[in-house]
Order: sequence, then structure tokens, then C-alpha cells
Amino acid sequence: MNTVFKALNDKTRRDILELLKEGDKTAGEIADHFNFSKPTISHHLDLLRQAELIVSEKQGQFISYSLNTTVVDELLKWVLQFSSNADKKVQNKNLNYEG
Amino acid sequence: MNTVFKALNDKTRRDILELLKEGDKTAGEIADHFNFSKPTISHHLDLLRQAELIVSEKQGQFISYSLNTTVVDELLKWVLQFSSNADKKVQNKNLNYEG
DNA sequence: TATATATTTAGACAATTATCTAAATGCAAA
DNA sequence: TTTGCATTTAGATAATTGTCTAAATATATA
Repeated sequence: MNTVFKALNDKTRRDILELLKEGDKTAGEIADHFNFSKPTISHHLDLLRQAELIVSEKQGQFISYSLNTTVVDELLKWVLQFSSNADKKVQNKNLNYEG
Repeated sequence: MNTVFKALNDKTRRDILELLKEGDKTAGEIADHFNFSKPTISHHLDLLRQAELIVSEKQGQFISYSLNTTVVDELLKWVLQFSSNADKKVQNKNLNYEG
């Protein structure tokens, strides 16, 4: 969870996740959405990848990034334990948090 | 969300939340669980309070802290939008995330 | 009031982080 | 092979953060 929260503790990185929610994008396409240099965005992508919130795949000259919902669901379970809904069941079985 | 993720980006603060999950505690009781000085814990409590993840109530000489599940549920909704379960309904109506 | 306890505030310092520019690497196409 | 594009790596710097000790504040009690 450490790397996950570290990755999420930055507005730009959270915005990158929102971008990828709509579909896979290359590093360049992602960088074009922000007023930061490409090395800066590359660094943000690296931190998101370390947290495994995203995965990268080399496609020839490009590198394509996409969301990794597995880690998102782990985070969801972590948050759920503090929720007022902690005792309630969530419809998808993957989300049942075990104490 | 900024202050929330900032508050969660520290193991000690996340451990404080876990402590409070079991019931309200005074600043001193919380501090006793950690090998940090009381001012350090006080600072952590301040950041959690800024994020409204916890609320404090003065009780005479003591200050009692407790979880604020309202913000936890907002966080849950934020995370849910990235989940593989984003399209599924969660049983408690408060958790339906609106795009 | 004087003293003791609970907690926070202030100020300092080392470590971490977000950003940049310049350089390196990897791949494609002329 | 040379050139050009896509991306990352390296190294620097200013800002932020987590921690500490010392001091201040607030409350309870003798």
C-alpha cells in the first residue's frame, strides 16, 4: 500500500489515471495533456508503474500505458475497512474485505 | 481529495486510522502506541484532521479523536471509478459513484 | 494559587520529492 | 547507415515533509 498511496499523492498522477480510464495511451499522448516536460511525465508514469496502478507495454517505437484494476481493487478493499459500509457486502465478490 | 491523499501517504497516519477503527482514543493513548514523540504524533493527527479523516473533541483535559467515515466514503467513491467494479452497484446507496 | 498533566505550537534539520535541462537509449524509416 | 522521433536516465535545485527538542497553552487538582 505504501507505493500506492505515494503514487496517489500527486494531482498530476491522479489526472493521468483519469486519462487512462478512457483507454490506453502512449507516454507521448499522456504528456501532451499536461504543461510539464516529458521527463517529468515519464517520472510520474514510473511512480504509477512502481505502485502497479498502471502497466506498460512496448509497441514498437511507442510505450502504451493502461490502468491495472487489480491494484485499484486492493485499494478499494483497504478503504472499505474504514467505511460506514465496512459491515455491508459489496455486490462483486472480489470486494469483500477480510478484516 | 488532495489533503486526503496527503494524509494517507504515511504509514504512521494509516496506522492511527486502524487504531481509531476500534474506537475513539485520546491523543495520549494514540501516542502511546508509537515510538515517536508526542509532538510528532500531534502533527500526524493534525494532518488527518485537516483531511477530515478524523474529528477531535475536547473532553476536559483530554482531546478525543475518532474516525470520520463521511470522508472515507468519498474516498471510496473516488477509488471506485477506477475499479473493475465501476459499473456495478454497491449495496449502500451512498456509494454509487457519479462519473 | 501553585503544581502537575495533556496537548499543541515553534523552530530547526535531514530526507524526500517534483520539476527542469541535457544527454542517452531504442526503434523506424529514408 | 544516418537521421529523426519517442521515451527514459542523469544530475541539479527549490519546496515539502517527518522528526526532534524546547516552550507555550489549557485544564484539573491539591
